[in-house]
Amino acid sequence: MGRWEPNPRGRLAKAAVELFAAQGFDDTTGAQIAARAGMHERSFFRLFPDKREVFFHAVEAAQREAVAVIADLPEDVAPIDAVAAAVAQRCETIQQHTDAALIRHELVSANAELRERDLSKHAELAAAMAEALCERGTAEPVAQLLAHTAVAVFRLSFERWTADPERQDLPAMFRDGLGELASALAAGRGGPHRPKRVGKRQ
Amino acid sequence: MGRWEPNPRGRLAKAAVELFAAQGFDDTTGAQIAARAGMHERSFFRLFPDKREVFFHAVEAAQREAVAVIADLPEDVAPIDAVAAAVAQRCETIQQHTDAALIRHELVSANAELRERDLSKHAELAAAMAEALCERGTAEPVAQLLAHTAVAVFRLSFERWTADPERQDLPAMFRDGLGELASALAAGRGGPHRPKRVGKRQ
DNA sequence: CCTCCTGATAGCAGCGACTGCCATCAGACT
DNA sequence: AGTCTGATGGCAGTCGCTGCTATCAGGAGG
Repeated sequence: MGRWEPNPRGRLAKAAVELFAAQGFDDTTGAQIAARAGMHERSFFRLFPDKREVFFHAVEAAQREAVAVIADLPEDVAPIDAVAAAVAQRCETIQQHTDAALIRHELVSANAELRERDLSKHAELAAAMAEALCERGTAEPVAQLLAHTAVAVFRLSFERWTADPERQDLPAMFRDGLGELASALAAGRGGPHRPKRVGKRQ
Repeated sequence: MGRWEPNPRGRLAKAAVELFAAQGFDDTTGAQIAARAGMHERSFFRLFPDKREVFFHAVEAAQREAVAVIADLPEDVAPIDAVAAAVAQRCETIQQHTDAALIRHELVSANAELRERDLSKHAELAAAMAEALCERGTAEPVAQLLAHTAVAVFRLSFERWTADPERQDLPAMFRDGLGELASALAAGRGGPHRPKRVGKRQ
């Protein structure tokens, strides 16, 4: 029984998150996850490259969504507005599943391995969005810059949002963060409208 | 012999990087590193929490340096200029040791575990710089925003610099990146000088 | 209905990362 | 010399993860 049942990866991911939430990441073994999903440990490591990865199973779809948002936007939308739209939509999705987001956040911040993988996943998301920007005609350096910056702003907004998710609006916090960042950047040496090259030393 | 010799962490770090460069990260065992530094595997894992960490032994000092740069700057320097100065100095240091930087870069980009730890270390650097900014009176959200953004710009600049380190100037690339980013951010909805709150949805 | 073929799974064996435990040892201190 | 303390060697064991092989479910063909 249990063998050949559909969606093995999904079952494993569900079992894993449940176990992680119940007894922590470290105290959950690969064999336990597999057993709860009705399969052998060996199959678990065939379906997922490592124990951390199963925790982030859902982000694959989220990343595809973000890329799709950028790709579907009209060509005349500025690159910064395109990434902002993609990330803002992710913000809304997260806010619609506040409970799940909080559980995941608690697990991630409690475990160094998950925190590292979380960083890595966000870097991957940024790279994917940058590529999507490039296909809309944005120059590669600017695309990377904007994508990674947007993700950084998102992470900080998310972190602060989790402190009080009920009374704060995540998409708004993200957009405000982008605005604040733009202001703070423009406040550099000589204020806004300075020439592109700012180098002084050397 | 070998026991009680000075600077055991430094010796381990040196031995580790040499072995990693010679035979790769995965094919180097903890026992080999320890043996080359003249000690037991058990001592290696007592001095470093894991095999990845020994590779980043040098960044501790680099991080302290960056924090010191920010702390030592006059109070009237804008926050963005303070982080920029810290990161720019790190750029110069790296450029003065181009060969070592390239070896390290090759190892990091060849191995997923090192890549993850590298991301993690840069996040730590950003957090440390943000804290240094806060102690200079910068508001925490802005400090975090600027620090993480600066680090992101640095990483992208570094990545592109490694493609041709001889004919490019890393500090200049970083500063240009910051400038490009500021322009691209300001190019959003309605151009520069737009009100701080940009929220639309909801 | 039986057979073959293919891809997924079970199950075992084994390596390496990492940890807890305890005996041991160098050097400082008295 | 005696003691005390912190660092080290060394053993045993768990767990993440992998290669290999036998086995199994289901589809294609007879």
